[in-house]
Amino acid sequence: MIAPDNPNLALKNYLIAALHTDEFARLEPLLEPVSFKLGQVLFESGDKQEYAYFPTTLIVSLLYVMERGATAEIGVVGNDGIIGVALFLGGETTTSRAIIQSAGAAFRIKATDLQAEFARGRVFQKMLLRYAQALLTQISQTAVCNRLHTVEQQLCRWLLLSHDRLDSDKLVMTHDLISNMLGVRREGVTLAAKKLAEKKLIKNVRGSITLLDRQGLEAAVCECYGVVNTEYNRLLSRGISRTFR
Amino acid sequence: MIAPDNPNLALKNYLIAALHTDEFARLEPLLEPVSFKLGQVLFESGDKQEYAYFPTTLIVSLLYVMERGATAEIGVVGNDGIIGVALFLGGETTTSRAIIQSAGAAFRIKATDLQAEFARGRVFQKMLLRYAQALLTQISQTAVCNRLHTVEQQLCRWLLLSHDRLDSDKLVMTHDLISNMLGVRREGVTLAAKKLAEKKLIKNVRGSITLLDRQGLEAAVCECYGVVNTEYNRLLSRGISRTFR
DNA sequence: ATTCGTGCGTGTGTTAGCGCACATAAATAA
DNA sequence: TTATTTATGTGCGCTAACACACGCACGAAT
Repeated sequence: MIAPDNPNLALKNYLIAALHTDEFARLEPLLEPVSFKLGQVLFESGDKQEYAYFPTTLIVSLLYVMERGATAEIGVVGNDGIIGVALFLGGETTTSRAIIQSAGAAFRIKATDLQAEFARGRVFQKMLLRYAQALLTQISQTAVCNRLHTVEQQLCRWLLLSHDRLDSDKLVMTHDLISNMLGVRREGVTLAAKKLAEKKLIKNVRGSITLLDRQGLEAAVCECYGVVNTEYNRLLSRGISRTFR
Repeated sequence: MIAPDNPNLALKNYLIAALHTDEFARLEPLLEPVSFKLGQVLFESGDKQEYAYFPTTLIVSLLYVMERGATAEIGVVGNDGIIGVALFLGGETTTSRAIIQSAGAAFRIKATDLQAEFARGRVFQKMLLRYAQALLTQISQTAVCNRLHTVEQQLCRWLLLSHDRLDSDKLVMTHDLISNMLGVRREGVTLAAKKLAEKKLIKNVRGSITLLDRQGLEAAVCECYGVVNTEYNRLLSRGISRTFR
């Protein structure tokens, strides 16, 4: 059994795992294990980001919060990526909130340490930049999906994106929380979830959704999911989907 | 009068203008003046991008095209930016089409030349990375706006974003083309444009829309426009809006 | 065992935007 | 001038999603 603070756990994060040996050796002592609960906020819109996070088991939602309080998710990050692209893109802050969508663990690194290693170039820089493009693609597709697809399709997409970043088939998540992510009404999520449950694709129980038929979901989802998935695989040269890899 | 192929015209592009003297001296001979008409395609989704483009007077729309042919704009680029972020982010291609939204001129640079100068670091790299974040913010806000706002609000946003990148108050653009950008019906644009015209904010004539009251439009637009604008100013340290700078 | 908070199901009425179908009008070509 | 294309205005029925309002059920706490 690996100790819970063993830095080799960091290899569960694909960006870390892709590093060259010398890069990993240099970064390893700078990585600090952290864990978060559902709903915790890593940083708010406009916050100076002191740390970047490499998720291993947790999932983070990048959420935009309107002046009136309405919210909409613009992207989701798990062990496929990093929270804090603004740190190496140069902006230091973003207009979105980073909030824990699924409890779990990550490794954090000081902003200055991240920037120093990024400046060395090499694989680390390359992977971070490619990840930035992957995220850009995901956000673009979110924009398109918001415009053109139904709540049911978007729920499928959201469930699959989350599932890809989890070890479990059970997503601990209320309809209300999902509605905040999708930027729709809670009733809309309930209705869409009910339809998916009737098709035996998921099981709805109080406080969680369990995926029963991944293939069925992939058949029901809009093309947006596949486009993002394919692009992640292309850009990051590995699979995040159990079926697409 | 500056000759039309005078590379100093390139300084009309804010990214070029921000370079240090030695960087500009190195880039200048690599920049080639080009001009495009409305509707021309710089590259399709998935195309290997041979050139990056620094617009001076033209505007480019980044458009996603669905399998069924429906389209939605994910972002707009003018003399504030560069077409081809995938070249320095490392992906080489993107999932969107780059199409001329307003005819005009630009300077292009070979992909390999761009990458070589990017690799040198310094101001060029810094500006490109910051621009990537600005674009990311714009796309994020497009996603949010698509989810939460009305066609009329989005049309305001779109008109202002276009106007910011033009010298003229007249946008040569049919309702049909705008509808492709916004991902809505042509009739929806006609209706929204009519409402704005009734409020004396714009003038609708066949084939073009003229902005009559910019302040009025800024009062009518959703917060999305201001958020993007403020972030562009912050990240790129200069104004693109006539009112916000 | 009862109470209470939270999560979910459901109904009613409203509205924004869609698809379709034309009518009109302005530009362009013949 | 006349004909033809292209852009815009408008009407009608339809649907997805909205806002609001409950009722119910599960589960934890007393």
